[in-house]
Amino acid sequence: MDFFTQQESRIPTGKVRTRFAPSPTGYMHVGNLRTALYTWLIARHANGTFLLRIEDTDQERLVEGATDVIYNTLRQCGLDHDEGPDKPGPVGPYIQSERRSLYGKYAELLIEKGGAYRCFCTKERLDELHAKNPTAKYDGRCRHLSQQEIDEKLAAGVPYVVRQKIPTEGETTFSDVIFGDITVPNADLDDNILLKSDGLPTYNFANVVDDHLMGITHVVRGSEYLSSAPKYNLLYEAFGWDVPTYIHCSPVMRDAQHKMSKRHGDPSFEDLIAEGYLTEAVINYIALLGWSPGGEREIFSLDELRQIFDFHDISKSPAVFDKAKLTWMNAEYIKAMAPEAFYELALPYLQKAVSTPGIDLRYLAALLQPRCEVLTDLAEKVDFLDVLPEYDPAMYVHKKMKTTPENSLQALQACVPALEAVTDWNESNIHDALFAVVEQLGVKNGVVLWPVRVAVSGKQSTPGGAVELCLLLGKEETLRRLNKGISLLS
RNA sequence: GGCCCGGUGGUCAAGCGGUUAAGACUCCGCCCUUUCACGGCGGCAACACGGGUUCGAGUCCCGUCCGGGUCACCA
Repeated sequence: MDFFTQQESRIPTGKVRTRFAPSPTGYMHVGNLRTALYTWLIARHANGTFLLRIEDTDQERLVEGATDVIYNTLRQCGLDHDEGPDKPGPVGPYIQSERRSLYGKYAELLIEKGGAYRCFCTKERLDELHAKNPTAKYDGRCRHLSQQEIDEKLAAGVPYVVRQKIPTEGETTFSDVIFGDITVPNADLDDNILLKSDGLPTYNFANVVDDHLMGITHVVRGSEYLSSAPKYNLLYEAFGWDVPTYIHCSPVMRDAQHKMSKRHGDPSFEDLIAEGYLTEAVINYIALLGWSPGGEREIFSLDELRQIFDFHDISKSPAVFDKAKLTWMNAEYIKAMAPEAFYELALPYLQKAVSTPGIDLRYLAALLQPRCEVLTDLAEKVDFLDVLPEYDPAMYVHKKMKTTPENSLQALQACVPALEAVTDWNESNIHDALFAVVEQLGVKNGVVLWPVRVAVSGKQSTPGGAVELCLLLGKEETLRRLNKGISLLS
């Protein structure tokens, strides 16, 4: 068995196989993660195989620790892979730099089959050509070198690249699930470099070889590769291989004309997590960015997505990432959590924000849960617990509550003895004491409760009403703050 | 500039020749509530434009405009 038939014999058949093939940049783009999600969903929906391949053929862009970010993100999101650098499978290795010798052999094979040729042009000559006309194709100088010329250069050790030999006539049609059939004249295509002079493949070539050798049935990638897709077909054709199903996805945008980009300060996945978004919410949100199952439901767990996902419903047009909607969805996830789970999630944030001993954080968390959109906005909501902020006495005036500085003062003055008399400081006793004051004064509830809330928190918006806040602060601190309010109003 | 792709409210997004053109987010109003929030109810707001085809077009065709992608020994 020769080398090539040996390689071919390893290719699994019969099942859906997809791959996520990121190049290690050190962070996970939202768009990238969405591609990973869709790719995973396609495989899992069909009970197929999902594999991870690292595309690190650009030696100048290697980033230390970058592959860890990929592993960690996928794991965190629940996008498990069956094969990958860390999970040996039948078609490894799964890191392109370790597949180096493979590409060289396939490049040779392609030359033999007439689909490629060696190009000895120097980088300098190419640069010159490019400077003269930046959008011109390669001029084809090495395309028709005689065998003798080639042998001489080879013998002399002249460095070379391998270029794809595009037919000069005719046209090529390729099919994409999302975009349909696209036909282009071959004359518009360039003889692109397949194998660089360092022996490593370019993205175009590595992709075709790897996807074939790894038995990939559905290729999911960004629409920026759409225009190079016809060249892929030509490559598959030249090799005599079956063309996989293409699924090109439009980009995730920051606004109508810009892609999301780290450079412009747009958040990566890990940034969003650091901002207090839940992994599940982010996954749910990006699944719906450019894909819709139809119907009115919007909240889906990963497993539910897996069941209903159909890649035919991926949209052609780009989608703008809307943080406001993500925030809403995040709040939905928070509200749906078991109280205990939310408590544990919120605890680190609360511990950092509240240092006063004796505050019942479990109780606090329960008050906060329906009011929290993003974990990081917890701190600002509870900052009044440690220290009563300076506040404007005008805050006591609330037109709907019908409060004035005068009746507020009166209310606070009545509340102090009433609360002082409470011996067992619990929710129901505090409630009763406060409502006794309401009755005693013969006013609306708000006329007493609003001033208490302000006095005790210094804020208009708080994680609970007067009763809850008093309970949280404890009797002593409550009375201290009430008296402070009284002196402020006097 | 050449080639390719796209274009339904501010955003996401149903729609697949006949609908009062769904729904969600945002925003606004009302109700509930001790405030805010939650929840409930209601509202504002869209088929880029022009020609065809058709009894009938957001849906099909052509053109225009606008936007994006791509034209590297980057992926």
